[in-house]
Amino acid sequence: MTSKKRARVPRGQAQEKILQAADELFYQEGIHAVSVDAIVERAGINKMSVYRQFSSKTDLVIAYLKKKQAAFWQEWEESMARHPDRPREQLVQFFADLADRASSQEFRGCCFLNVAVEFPDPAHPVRELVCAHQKRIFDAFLERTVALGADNPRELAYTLILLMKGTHADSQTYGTDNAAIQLLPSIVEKLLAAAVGADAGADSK
Amino acid sequence: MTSKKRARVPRGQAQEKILQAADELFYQEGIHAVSVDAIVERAGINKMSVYRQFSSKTDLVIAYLKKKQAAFWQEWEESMARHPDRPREQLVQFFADLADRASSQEFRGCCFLNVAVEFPDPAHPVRELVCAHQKRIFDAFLERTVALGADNPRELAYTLILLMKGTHADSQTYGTDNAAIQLLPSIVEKLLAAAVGADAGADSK
DNA sequence: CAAATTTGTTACTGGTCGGTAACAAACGTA
DNA sequence: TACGTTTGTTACCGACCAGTAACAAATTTG
Repeated sequence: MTSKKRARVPRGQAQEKILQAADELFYQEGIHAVSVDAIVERAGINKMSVYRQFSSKTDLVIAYLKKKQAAFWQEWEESMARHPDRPREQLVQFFADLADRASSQEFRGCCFLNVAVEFPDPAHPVRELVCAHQKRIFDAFLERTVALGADNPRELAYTLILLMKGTHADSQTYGTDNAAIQLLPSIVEKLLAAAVGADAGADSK
Repeated sequence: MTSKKRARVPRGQAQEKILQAADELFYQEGIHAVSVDAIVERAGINKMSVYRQFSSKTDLVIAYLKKKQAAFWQEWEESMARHPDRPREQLVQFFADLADRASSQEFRGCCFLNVAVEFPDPAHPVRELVCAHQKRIFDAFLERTVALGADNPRELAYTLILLMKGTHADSQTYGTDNAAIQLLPSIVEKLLAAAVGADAGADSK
């Protein structure tokens, strides 16, 4: 029935379609579990078109991660933009948005962590990209906790990152029972409130 | 040199050796990345001995997870046993021990989360085992936060779980730079201090 | 020692995967 | 129209993988 002969994808649209298919499949199924052929089928293009644009599957994975990286920073900026120059509201907003996303049925956690799990070799290029991304995230959090005026901005930033990653992980290991995730904004709110202007000399034993 | 002919493993020791090799390889490299042949080689036994004791690779994965499950509860009990009937010290101790383990070079995060990442199908038996385990962990935390007398034991238990999972995840996405992990006990200490006897009516807006 | 059980060895199957070669068809450009 | 470029098609390669069959050797049990 499906006469899929010679229905050619014009110009440079192949790359876009490949990346879209790779995004969906890699994120939902994992890297090792998704073959290049599966991506080819989903993208509705040809296998050779993949290897004409990407030198290898690893290359495609890296392109996928870069796309996800851009998506993350867009989400970050959107959360920030809703409360300009209000670090506290910005951070709470980010976690509220995260809780919403994590409640979705398609949510499969943090794609960077997932990739790191599948590529244990620290020297692997994919792994290096993930590490660099994590460092940038820490810096972004730190910049906000400094702006917030936290007593210990580094510790607070690290705590927030743990909560974020914990949420990513939790959404995968639990099934449909994700009711607890909605506690997240409240948790962050209390944490931020306690982190500024409180016991400033708690560091010294 | 290695004349490895006819060096037979006696009695029921095969199972033990297989599980030991599977533990090391599955945890370090991941499930999909480790072939049955690799386990066979590492265990120094024969491939047929694997399939005589485990009906399939999935069966072996489940046995691996059950072993890890037992190991987790042993670590949990050990942390608890150091401060009997002192929930606060017990929880801090657990996170201090976690921080130590997570600082190790061989640490590769939470094996349950790692497996969940590699098996996205929620109906997969491996996945169900992971979910059941997570629920039991939550109950264990909850029991301790109740004993602690926390104002909101469920929220506190959930926060602690996020911190634990976040630590698991963080240790994988960062490289050797895991200095921040040592902040964990201090973070938990402050969290516990703030969670008991504080603003009890904070829930109502 | 003899029989039964357990393990090791070798060889194999059917399948999947990443990647490539060669050629045909469609498109853009002139 | 004619040419170069890009895509699709088919077929294939070598490697790897999960799992099995048949037989030989070692160990236990009697």
